Amino acid sequence: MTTTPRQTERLQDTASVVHAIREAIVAGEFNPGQRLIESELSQRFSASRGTVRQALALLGNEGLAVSEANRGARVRPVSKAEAIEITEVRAVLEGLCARRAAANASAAERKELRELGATMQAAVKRGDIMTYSQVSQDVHLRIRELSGQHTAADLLNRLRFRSVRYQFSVALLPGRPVVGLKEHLGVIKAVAAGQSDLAEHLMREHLESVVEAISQLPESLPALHG
Amino acid sequence: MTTTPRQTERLQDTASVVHAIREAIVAGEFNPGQRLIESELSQRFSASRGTVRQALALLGNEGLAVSEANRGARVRPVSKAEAIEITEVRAVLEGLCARRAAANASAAERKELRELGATMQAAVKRGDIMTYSQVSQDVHLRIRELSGQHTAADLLNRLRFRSVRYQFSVALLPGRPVVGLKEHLGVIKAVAAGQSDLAEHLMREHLESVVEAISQLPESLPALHG
DNA sequence: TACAGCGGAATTGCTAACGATTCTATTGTC
DNA sequence: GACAATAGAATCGTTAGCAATTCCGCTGTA
Repeated sequence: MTTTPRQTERLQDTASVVHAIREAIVAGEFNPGQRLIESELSQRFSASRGTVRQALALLGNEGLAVSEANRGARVRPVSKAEAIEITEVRAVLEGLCARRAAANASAAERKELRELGATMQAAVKRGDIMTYSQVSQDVHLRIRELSGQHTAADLLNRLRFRSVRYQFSVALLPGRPVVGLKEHLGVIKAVAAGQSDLAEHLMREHLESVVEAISQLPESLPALHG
Repeated sequence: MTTTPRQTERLQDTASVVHAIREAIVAGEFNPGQRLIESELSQRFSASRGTVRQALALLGNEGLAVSEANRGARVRPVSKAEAIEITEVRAVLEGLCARRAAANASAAERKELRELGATMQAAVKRGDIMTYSQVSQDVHLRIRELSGQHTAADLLNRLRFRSVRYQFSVALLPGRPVVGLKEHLGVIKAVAAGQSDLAEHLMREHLESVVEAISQLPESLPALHG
């Protein structure tokens, strides 16, 4: 009711509809637990109900929506406990990626990582949390890419959407950027130095510290819209 | 052409069709790279093309099929390199599960695990590889369940289908059951003793030894059918 | 013989429509 | 006034059908 039902441009294929609905969920335009009615989405995205239906099934598979038989689909609410589980999984998977990245990265790529570190450090120094948050995401992404572990990278890309809201809240916690920055710089240093064991260890520790931060969050997050 | 196109009982809902196609792929009834033609599957499973279409999309999402635009779906071939990647991911995820299982399991559950270990041991002793293979799968599954880490357990359940063929080939390698048994017993002992760190470590080592075994397999596996 | 051009068959992507199920608000009964 | 029964609206699950794209074998030319 509070969301703006602006008419989006015509999206023909299923993939586009999946993308559009996912973006809307991640952006908080559809709140957790909110019903996703096929006919409404069909109108909003100017696609047929069949296409929307298929898109919802895919999003269900991805963990962003749930659907009960004959009762339609809803935005899947992610509890704090589940956000912690997701972050624990990220810890071991990103640990694996950090290990591989440390082993694989070229000289140019190591340099690039160090530069991302410097950018983050500068952002925190001047209190620019949004830039810090963005660049730290980039660091994680880049390490995944450098790992060459496509299977792990793919799983991580999917998990990301489920926990974005908690990620965001953590980044806003007072004092968190300073702690996070320190951890990130440690990871970068180890990866850039080719220290596989250390890189994995520090990446795991970093995400376990995020687990700690999440567990200090309130049980339910504030709605982004409405 | 060589596969038996027997008429299966009517499958109404999408989930059943997904299950049926998945089983057929895993059983090797559809070979890697083979085209999955919507109309054929529609006939075979007595479901509408729309339902089959949705099922194929879900299987694509799961990594068992690939589909190119306007060119339909095919059984996704899994290279040896990818099987290794999958097993590396399993190593860290199952390591996490073993850690949690060691921390969580009740007395009855610890006993149950030890009994599974004894069953495995007896099977290997009498050279019953099929039973050993089955029970060892059960051990992995049970540890996942005991972990309480639903997110990791879910990802592992999905990954399983992608690498079954390689898993199977590894189990048939000469001398492999003896090695695998030893590793499994070690994991069980650590989990049953509540030694989290050790349980995770041994589970990772176990699956890294599977990685080694896979890398000694020939590049392409023999077809199971036709 | 090798190969580009072409036309029909096969197959996919999408949409509209129908029947089945679930939800909701009203009515009737105790 | 509380609560079960019921009718109508809303929504879902499935199927059939049409347009667009790709595949495949044929023909003609160098």
